[in-house]
Amino acid sequence: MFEITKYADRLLSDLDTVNYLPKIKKQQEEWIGRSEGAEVDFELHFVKDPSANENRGPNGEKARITTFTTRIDTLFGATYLVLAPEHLWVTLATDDQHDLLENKEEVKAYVESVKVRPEIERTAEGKEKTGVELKGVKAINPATGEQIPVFIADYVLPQYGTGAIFGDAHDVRDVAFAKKYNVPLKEVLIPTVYDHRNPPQEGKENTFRKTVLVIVRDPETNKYLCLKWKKQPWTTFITGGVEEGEDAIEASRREVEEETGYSDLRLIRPLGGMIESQFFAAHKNVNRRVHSQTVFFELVSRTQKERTQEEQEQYDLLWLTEEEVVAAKLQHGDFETFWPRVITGDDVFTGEGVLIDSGEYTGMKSEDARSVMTERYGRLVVKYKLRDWVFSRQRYWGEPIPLIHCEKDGWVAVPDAELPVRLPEVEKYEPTDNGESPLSTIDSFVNTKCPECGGAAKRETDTMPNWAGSSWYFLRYIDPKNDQAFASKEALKYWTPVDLYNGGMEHTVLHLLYSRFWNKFLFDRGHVPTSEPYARRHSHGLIMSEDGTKMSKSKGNVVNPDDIVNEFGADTFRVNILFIGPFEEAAPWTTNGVIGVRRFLDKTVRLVEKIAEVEDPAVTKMLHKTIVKITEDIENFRFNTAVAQLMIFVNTVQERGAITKESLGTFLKVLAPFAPHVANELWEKIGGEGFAEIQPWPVADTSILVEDEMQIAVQVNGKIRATITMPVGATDEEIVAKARAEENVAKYVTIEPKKVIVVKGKLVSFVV
RNA sequence: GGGCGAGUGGUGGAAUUGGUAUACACGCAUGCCUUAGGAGCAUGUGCGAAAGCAUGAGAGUUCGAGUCUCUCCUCGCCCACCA
Repeated sequence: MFEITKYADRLLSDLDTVNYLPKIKKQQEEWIGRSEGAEVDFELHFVKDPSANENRGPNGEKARITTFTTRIDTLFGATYLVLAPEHLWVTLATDDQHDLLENKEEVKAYVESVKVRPEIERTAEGKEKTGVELKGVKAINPATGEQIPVFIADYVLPQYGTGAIFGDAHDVRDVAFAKKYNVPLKEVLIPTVYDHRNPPQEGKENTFRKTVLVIVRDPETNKYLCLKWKKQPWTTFITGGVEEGEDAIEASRREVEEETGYSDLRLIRPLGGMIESQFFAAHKNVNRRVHSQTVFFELVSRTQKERTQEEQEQYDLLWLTEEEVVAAKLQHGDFETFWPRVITGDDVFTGEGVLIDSGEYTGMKSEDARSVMTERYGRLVVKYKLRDWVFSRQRYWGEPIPLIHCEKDGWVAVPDAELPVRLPEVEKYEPTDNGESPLSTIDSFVNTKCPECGGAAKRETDTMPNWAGSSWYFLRYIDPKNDQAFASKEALKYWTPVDLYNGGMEHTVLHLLYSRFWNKFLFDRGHVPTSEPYARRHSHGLIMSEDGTKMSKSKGNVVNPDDIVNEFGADTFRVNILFIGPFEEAAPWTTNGVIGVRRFLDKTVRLVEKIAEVEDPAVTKMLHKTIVKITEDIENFRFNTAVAQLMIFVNTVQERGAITKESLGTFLKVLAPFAPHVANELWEKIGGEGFAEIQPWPVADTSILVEDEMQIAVQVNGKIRATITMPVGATDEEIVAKARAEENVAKYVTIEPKKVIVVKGKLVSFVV
């Protein structure tokens, strides 16, 4: 096991010092998965065996379970505790020494059932949550002092946090579990809405009301009951205050009957918890803070009592469809919060809001509550998703781990002089049936002498994973023949860090992380000069199969490059891959373009027939333009447009009919990285020395590229009406005058324009 | 469920900071040269008769939007009961 978690902080913070693609950085960050949270202790209370309550720790503390949470602000709503089935406390409580549980056998059976299930199944999404209550023991909520039940459930993972959580009403998983096992839930957090259209005003009285907001749906028409106000320009749902001694459901029924006359309603359910809104109530001239409960009903019968005169004067009833409700922009500041609950039925609130029912913290914002409650009830801790690295493998294929086990001296490292430990020659290297390494059956390998005492000892037979070599092979490549060290200090200093590491996205998480860790370890021990192994990390897209799916041998939809190489040549294949699309994006393989690339290379080969003493200045100019473009494109991984530019150059030469030998040579140097065979073939033909690709990279003469004319687009009210050509030195006035003189422009600009915009060298825009 | 990315001609795709959308290539059409053509060369090719209209849909900002903002749709990749 490698303690990579000890490097978690550095692996995260050092990302600031390297140039990785943002998405690669993000993946590293997420894999390391730092989260700040709190550990909270829950004391246990033993019901079955009260004597256990007297067992105190060395400092007089009671038995307790430590939970991890990032939302300590919901602590007052912790109505149960859940431990991972593998939690140490559970293991102890179910062993033969203890008799604390009323349902020990049931618990043991559940723990067993979880063990035999593969992890893939356990973590599958949408899986029904399972668990068992630990009967005979209660936990004490440190905030409320209440006794709460304790469960074990497989949705709590043993390796994350402390392997124990408290369950509350503000986590979808907890709510799903609590509903299934009939654990009561308690809302302690509500969303808060600040009405920006009618914000609370300075100096007005602040008032508080509990209200209901009632949504009534007619199941036959799927329409919702709304009120269209007569004296105000708005439409609302039915709302009203909750009176003394009334609950939200009763208040809702009363309001609906009063305001609309409907009374035959079927309750669907209250939608989520309350919502706090703050606004200025103009009609009462007070600031309002409202806790509103949304309640959802279905209309059973359309029988309607007559509404009072007063009600009829205030508003008309209106039935609106879902689309119409959204379009009507109802006069509710919290519409965005409660309406999704109607539509999706998803009403567990997990966001940031205001605490309710939380003792002295009631009314506090959740963010603020977290820091003060952590101080009072818990300890601030940082957790990582990153786990330690299980490094040993039970197979033949891998570097042997150079350790020897001696009965007397324990684990002893193989002395440096005997390194490396080599794999023995074997006929069979398949895994054994008993799960042990295949090496364990080879006595000549296993049996050895203890380097300490010289007595009989056994070698470690596990081997290293493939990641071992891939984490640092590039360091050896620097100085492969060195027999004193894996590479000399000088060579390391010269070559590292690696300037650019390009690879597929499949290696951006594990391999990148492992090799960074490995390098940091070597750095700490003084073996490499830099803490980070790679200065820059880029990635390429995948070439997909023609049907757009990933190529795989098992699917048989692979394209064999050899076929293309045989038919069209290696250069064609190479250039085509670059030309197919942006380097970073996945693209389906297609042979459609191959012929085009082949034609381009054929034309390129024929360029030698066009060698002449003089060439058209257009060719010279295009050559230098090409050098600039290719140089930039390579720098930015835009190989597809680089290839396009190569084609443009060849087309230009063909069009103009002649090229000097010197220009062709220059072109071959920029062609060489893309089509090395063709480039070198021609390079030799024109008498070039050595290889084209090792010549100094050409430098463009930018003075040739300066234009003496400019093309200027002329817009009138944003529409292109003409293009004019002007000498580069032309003033704005000259350009505008020429533009206005254009027939097609004059047609639209008949009066003096309101505004004229001139963009240097690009366009003129008239606004009329 | 979360994260990231992408939607532009018949097709793959260009368009550096908001400034002439469709570069380059495939395909297609017509012609030339050919005994022949999966060769070569030339010309044309977003839609529309035209005014005009077009970058997944809809809104917004702007003199001007493929590019910026918001809402939504579709597809791809990665991660996923991480408290």
